[in-house]
Amino acid sequence: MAEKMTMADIAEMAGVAKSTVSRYFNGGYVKEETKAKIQKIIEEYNYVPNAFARLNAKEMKVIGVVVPTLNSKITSRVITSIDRYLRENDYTTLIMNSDHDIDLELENIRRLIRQNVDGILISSIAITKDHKELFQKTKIPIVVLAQEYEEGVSILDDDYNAGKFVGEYVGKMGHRKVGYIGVYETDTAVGVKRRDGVLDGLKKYGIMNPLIGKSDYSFIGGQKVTKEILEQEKVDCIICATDRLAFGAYKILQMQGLRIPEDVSVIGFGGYDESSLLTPELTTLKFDSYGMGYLGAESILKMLKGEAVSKKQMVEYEFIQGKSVKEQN
Amino acid sequence: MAEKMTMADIAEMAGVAKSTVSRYFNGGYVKEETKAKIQKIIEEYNYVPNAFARLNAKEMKVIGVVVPTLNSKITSRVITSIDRYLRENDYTTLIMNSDHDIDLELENIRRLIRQNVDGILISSIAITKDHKELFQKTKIPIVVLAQEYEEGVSILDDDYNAGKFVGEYVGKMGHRKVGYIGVYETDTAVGVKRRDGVLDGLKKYGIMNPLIGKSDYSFIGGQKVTKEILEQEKVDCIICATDRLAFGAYKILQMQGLRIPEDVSVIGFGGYDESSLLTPELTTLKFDSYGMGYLGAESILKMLKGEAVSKKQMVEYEFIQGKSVKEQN
DNA sequence: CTGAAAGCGCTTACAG
DNA sequence: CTGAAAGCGCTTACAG
Repeated sequence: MAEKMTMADIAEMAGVAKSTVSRYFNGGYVKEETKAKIQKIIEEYNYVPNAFARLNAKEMKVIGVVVPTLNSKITSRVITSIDRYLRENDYTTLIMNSDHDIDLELENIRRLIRQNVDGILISSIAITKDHKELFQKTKIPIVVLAQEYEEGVSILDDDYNAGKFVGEYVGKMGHRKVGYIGVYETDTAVGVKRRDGVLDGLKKYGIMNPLIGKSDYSFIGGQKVTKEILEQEKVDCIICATDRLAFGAYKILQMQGLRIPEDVSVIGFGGYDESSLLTPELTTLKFDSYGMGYLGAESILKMLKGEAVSKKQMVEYEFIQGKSVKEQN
Repeated sequence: MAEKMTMADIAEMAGVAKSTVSRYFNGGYVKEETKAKIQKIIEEYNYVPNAFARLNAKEMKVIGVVVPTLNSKITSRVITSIDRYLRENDYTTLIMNSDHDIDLELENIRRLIRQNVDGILISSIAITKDHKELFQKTKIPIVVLAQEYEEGVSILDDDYNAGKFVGEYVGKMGHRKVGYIGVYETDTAVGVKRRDGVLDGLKKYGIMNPLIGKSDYSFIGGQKVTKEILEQEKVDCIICATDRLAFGAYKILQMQGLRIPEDVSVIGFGGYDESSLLTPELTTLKFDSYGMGYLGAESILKMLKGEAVSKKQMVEYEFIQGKSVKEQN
């Protein structure tokens, strides 16, 4: 019974009007004495207002988060961080999973807009014209995660500079024959920016023509391209656009009896937890997924308050030195 | 503009009352002709009703899902599966993360009850009296995942039999001195059932007094207990209640120069993706997390329809043979 | 500082 | 088969 109480019940028990109880929760004027009375009842009954009944409130105190999958380590970190930040600021996080379905993604956005959420954070594989059309039609603040959104606010991994860092590191360690396993160019962030960074970094050390392979994001893909590279040339280092691709490289190198890093160095991007479990531990560049979630949540709340927000915010990366790269000098 | 339409707007454009539009969405009587008119407008404007405005509806068409963390592979699988099943059945999934905080978990449950969701799925580390008290006070159907809930419906990993399988397997492979890294008994499923299964399985092969250590669920915890076990006795096998604990065991064994499985066998529970990346690949028992989510979602919907549901449903497990257990004979 | 009244976007008996 | 009215649990001007 205690669980189905409404604000009206609380008001009655406290001997005040329900508008006063409402004010109590929303920080309006309430005399200390009245506050105390209300608080007592609230606590006695463990009352929590129904956040979804604020149909005509200025603010719903709800932020929608659209994700392409629930089933990835990166997404898990990003939403954990968003949820934490939002909760601390008394907002409810409404997670909508699009399960890799672009139509569902668009519908999820529409739903959130209709539900009158205060803001939307969206992590997507690609921002299409349909997305932009929706975003332009609404007054609700939108923040795009991990993809560039020219017309609005986005939080980005610093793919180019991370790539460059890795390219330079590999060059500095004295490697000469390098293979690169990248992903397709439809993914601008990883397929283009990250690759360009790597190539420019290598160039600084005089490595002009690395072998370049392309793959999807899978473990199997990493294996396939590693095989192709090894058939073409005896490389002394394989750079992988993601750690998962590096896992594939490990598999093939070990199957072919090549030692890491004595025979071939391997380096990845991602900093997955798993990477430190490998033997030898994978050297990798870790992107700050928690930071991305945090910045996204912080930005949307700032926008709500009318504060200025940079249109393009870069998230830090961190070099994780494993034991998979050999000093060749 | 198109995005902020209400049912009243749709009704006006279609030349009907908003109650008719409502009936259209909820499957009430509407003449074919009227239906067609409404449908046309809906499609033209991509209208989606506000699911959270159904304040006095019999059904909200929302199921709450309370999870202890967003940041685990198992949880990711479970909620992916729940979300998929629910979406196919036109329900909205409302995910509430408790971030390993028991008070927040209780408050999340209270919130969901207050928000009048149709049902609640809860995955928790432990079902306390506080939980049961809340569950008993409400009429809302509750399904508990991965923990036994005597007073109601629960979906369970078959912890006892999985444990027994592993205990017998270890015995069958000829091990004599066994260490077991378990978790605390507050977690009845893993801390008690799984452990008891393991011990009974070992017993069948005459292994009566394994060294038993207890840990939290962390990588570090696994390392700590492994060290303790190795200091006490020279074991030939370490059984770990979760794969993560096994990762910790690997770390320590490798640091101490002990070879897996030549010197010490290791076996875990979980079947994480990472486990097959280890060297040697971890032998482990995999629980069907997708199955658990599916069964949970299916059960709650059945309960809503008044259909019978078994109070205790077991999810399958699968033996994943890696290379971390040696035949000692 | 507080209450009565109207309203948010929807659903539901109840007439017709 | 359809509409007018009341209501869900809240919030918000507006008086006082």
